Amino acid sequence: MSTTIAVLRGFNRTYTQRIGVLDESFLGTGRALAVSRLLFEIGSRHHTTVRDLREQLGLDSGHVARMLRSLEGEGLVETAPDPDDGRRRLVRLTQDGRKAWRELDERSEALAAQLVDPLTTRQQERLAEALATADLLVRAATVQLREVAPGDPVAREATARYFDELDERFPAGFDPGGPEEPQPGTTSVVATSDGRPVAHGGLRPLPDLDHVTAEVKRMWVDPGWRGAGLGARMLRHLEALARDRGFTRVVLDTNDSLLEAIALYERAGYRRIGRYNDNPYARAWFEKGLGQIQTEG
Amino acid sequence: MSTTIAVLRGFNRTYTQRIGVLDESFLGTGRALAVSRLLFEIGSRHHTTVRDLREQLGLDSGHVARMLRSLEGEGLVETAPDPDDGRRRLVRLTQDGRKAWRELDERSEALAAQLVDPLTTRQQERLAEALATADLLVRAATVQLREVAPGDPVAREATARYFDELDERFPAGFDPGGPEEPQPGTTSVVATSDGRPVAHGGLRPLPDLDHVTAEVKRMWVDPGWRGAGLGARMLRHLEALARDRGFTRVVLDTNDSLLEAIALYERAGYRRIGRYNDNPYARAWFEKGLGQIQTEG
DNA sequence: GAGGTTATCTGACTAAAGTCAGACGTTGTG
DNA sequence: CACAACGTCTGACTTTAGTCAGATAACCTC
Repeated sequence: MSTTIAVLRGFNRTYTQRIGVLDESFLGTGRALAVSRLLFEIGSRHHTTVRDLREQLGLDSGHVARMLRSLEGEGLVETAPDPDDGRRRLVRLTQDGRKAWRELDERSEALAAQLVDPLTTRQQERLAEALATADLLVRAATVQLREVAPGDPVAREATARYFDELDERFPAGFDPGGPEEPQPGTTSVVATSDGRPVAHGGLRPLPDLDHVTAEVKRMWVDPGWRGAGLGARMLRHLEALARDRGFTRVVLDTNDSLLEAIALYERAGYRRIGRYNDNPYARAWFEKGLGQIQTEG
Repeated sequence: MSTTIAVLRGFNRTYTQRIGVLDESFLGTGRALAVSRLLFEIGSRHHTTVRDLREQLGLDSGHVARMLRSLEGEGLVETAPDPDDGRRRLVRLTQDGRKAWRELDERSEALAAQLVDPLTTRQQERLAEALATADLLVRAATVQLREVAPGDPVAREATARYFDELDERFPAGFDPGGPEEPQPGTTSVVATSDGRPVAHGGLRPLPDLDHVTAEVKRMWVDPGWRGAGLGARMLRHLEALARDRGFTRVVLDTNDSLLEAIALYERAGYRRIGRYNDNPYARAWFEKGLGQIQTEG
């Protein structure tokens, strides 16, 4: 849709002219803009390292170090070596820093309030709805899918959240059965945003079988990120991966209480088949041939 | 709605991290970011003056002058005195400048395309719709209403567009009857965006009457700006103005083919009354008492 | 046509942002 | 335990951005 691009660019213009000034809440505090931004970022996280900040804000390491010295000089932040890794330094706000952060937060809040003030309640609701939709879609569009080692901490976090959700949703609960033991040949694909997993999918050769069938495991999308096609994207990604590895067929199992998942599989061209494993939690089984070529960026 | 503010601020965060990079299309051209922005702005307008650019981009006059010298040095822009006012200088792109502008435009387009690429067509449509809504509401929220002298060029442009629209919409056309002659006591309120009128409303004492009734005239909202409450805002503004001047009642006339206008007046608390003037184009007459206090920012 | 205003420009700055090389200690690997 | 890789820091820059005080010419008003 080329019109989407035009609308996006048009909005970009409106945004920089009218909402971009929200950043001005960081001005006039006697600190440089970049320093204020850094302060705000530190306060917006529980605890963070210099590296995280550098990455998040896309700044040079020397630049960040200098700004941190400046904030330390003001008595707003303090740093300490990370006990887990002595190379890293943890950064956090002091009491005064928290106060300065709150001031920034309030300024920003006030500016935002002023911006929407001329609108009626009804219009504000429409605006909030539109922005929430745009927010979700833009975040989903810019998320990167990447393969990680089976024992990767991000993958662990994702599967832990997946199991928690199953436990909540299954009428009789869910027990993964013993601690995680990465199975050989398994691949984990995660989508991360700001370092935290927002979607996960696993792929492994279906054991004791024909070498042409792969199984999709542990498909999960963070509840806050649903409705933006992340599940479908993950599925396409896994299928492409399976195809690259010479598989010609994908199967998966699921539970009938996971309605969205079933709808997703059906939309993606999966067909119901009979039970192919002895997974006690499975109630539905699907397959899809990997004949035709599909694309996934 | 405090949630609107939260959503707006959340979106702001997503935006600066993910869409803000659209500006990076201005980087890596061997020119400073601000210079590229200026070049892009010049090329986005038909012809423009130094003053317009300064105002649009919110820059210091010395800064702009220097950047223009730099662009002239590259052979990308040329300036000439404005024949209408020798103090001003017109700025426009040269052949080479147009080429450089096109390059920037293409980079920006490509970045935007890349951003939305992971989304399905359906999701892109949802995104475009959400952004278009947000765009309209944000623009409407940040537009300023201001009183102008009756002969002001902006007011003239607005009424000219209003008359054109009436001429188009009335089955038998519309003839304003002779050239504009500003009537004594008339006030014009305009909403402008980037210097062009997007809404207009007039107010005058109702002639030969009681000195307590004001008449709203020439209510008009640019078609591209409808649906964001600008009409209602204008009406509230005019009512506040009338109240300030001691009027206790407002009347207005309209034509029954202007359905949105009639709906607007009814929503705003206007009641139909009998004909109070001999306007040949009027088919409906309304009044509203200015008893209770309402607010308009 | 005198006097104030407006638009643009130059010179002379300061502050902020960003870059790069290298030092130093910590950690993971073979 | 040697060695490469990593995370952070300092020093020594360069580039950009932005500011302010005039100078100059054109315009507007009375």
